[in-house]
Amino acid sequence: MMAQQILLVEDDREIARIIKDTLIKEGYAVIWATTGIEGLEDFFSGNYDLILVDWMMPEMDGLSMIEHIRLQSDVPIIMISAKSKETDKVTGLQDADDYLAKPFSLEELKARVRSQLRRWQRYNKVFAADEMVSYEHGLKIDWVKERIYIEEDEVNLTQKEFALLKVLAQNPFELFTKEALYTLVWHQVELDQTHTVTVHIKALREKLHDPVKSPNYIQTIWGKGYRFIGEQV
Amino acid sequence: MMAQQILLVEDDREIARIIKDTLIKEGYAVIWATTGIEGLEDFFSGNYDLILVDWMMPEMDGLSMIEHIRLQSDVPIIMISAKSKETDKVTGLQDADDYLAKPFSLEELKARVRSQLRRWQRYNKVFAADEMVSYEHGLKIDWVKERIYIEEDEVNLTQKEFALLKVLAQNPFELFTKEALYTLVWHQVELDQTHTVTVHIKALREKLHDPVKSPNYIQTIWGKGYRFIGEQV
DNA sequence: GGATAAAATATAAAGGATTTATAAAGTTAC
DNA sequence: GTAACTTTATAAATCCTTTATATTTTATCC
Repeated sequence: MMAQQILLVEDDREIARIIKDTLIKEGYAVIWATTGIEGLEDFFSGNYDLILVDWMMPEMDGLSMIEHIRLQSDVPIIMISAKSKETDKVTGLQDADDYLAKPFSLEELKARVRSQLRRWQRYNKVFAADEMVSYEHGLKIDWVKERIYIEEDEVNLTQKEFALLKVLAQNPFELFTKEALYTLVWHQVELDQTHTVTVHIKALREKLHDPVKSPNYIQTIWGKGYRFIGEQV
Repeated sequence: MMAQQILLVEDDREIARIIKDTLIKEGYAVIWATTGIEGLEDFFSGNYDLILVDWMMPEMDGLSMIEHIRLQSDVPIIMISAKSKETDKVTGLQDADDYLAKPFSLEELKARVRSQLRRWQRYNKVFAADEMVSYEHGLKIDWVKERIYIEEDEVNLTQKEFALLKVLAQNPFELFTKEALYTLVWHQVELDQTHTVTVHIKALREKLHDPVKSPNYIQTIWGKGYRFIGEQV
């Protein structure tokens, strides 16, 4: 397995050395830049899994650097700063994913790096492999194989039905208007295709044995849209 | 993976189509409103992660629309405008989170949308981490999922009921006249719609099992209005 | 302070408008 | 030709508003 690459942007030589040593011992590949400008150049010419950046630096501070990166990448960024006020934390977290106030322990550093890398991996994977999700009242969904079961019996969904269920079930409890569902499932700009959605919802409910009145899975929010309310087991 | 919903408020059909098309291809659900009024209605009856709004529009311009929204939500708002003067930008950024001067490239549009959505996710992670608010006497409100519980049992509120409760409960102990409630919930200025408010208050009280005489949640201030008096647990 | 009138709110019920569910007939694509 | 999808038409459900009436509170007068 390729070592994960970390870009460290820190002007203080001493601190940089400590961080670098720590992370290398953890098995990461660490590249060190001393200014924001240099960090940007390194970032765009390399392939990094995580960025550690100091807030206060000469030339270009960490915040501006992050803004630039964020226009083009969602790579995890951890901001390091001597500022520890709550308001600073909020500002820092605008574009960064995590915030580390100086002084910090090396254990905390390692933990946060690990956590962000894990999140990044999860984010990059479309679905977790062999992920079978079970819900109350007998529904099971295998997202990888795209198979649906009700009480152990497989139900065959059509393309649209599956796509609908996917949007809904992967965003549980989130309300979707019919228009939103249409653009998400059909990927088209059409007005007033809401009837199509309604009809597919009905078909889906039927196949899931989901009663309209007291639903286990797809709930109608009157005047607004639909949402998935299945609780995972 | 997370399906994100964007509300586009733009009166120009052509521009709207291009923007909508671009964002749908990026995988967002895009709902198009042609006026500020329509946009407001859509916003308050839907569940949006971002709003793109044109400054200049008939009926209600983008600025006024934003002001209304900001009374009740921190959703990211990007203002689109033909005005490119620095002072306009400052005005536009008063309540909006970002400003896009026409003409803009679609790449820039996508980048700014991405950036704002990321900020929003982060914000929600930090501030809305524990989303369930509990009050004395058994009321629990999940503002994110928009679910209400009384003693563990979910109660289904209608749109107006929920909107009313939201205004009241998110401003505890603040007195609202019926007229104020009407404009906040109905987004219209009508005279003498106070009866409508009264009736909805009654329905809400019933669903919350809140006695009129010795209320736990909604108190009548005779001759003045209503206020929410629930104490958080 | 108590009775009474006036004002405001609470309650109940009906009507209408809107939205969704359902059924069935077309249309498209393989 | 069949299955999936879309469109259309109709039925059913839900919510909002309005209206009417009852009740409660406040104000006023004696």
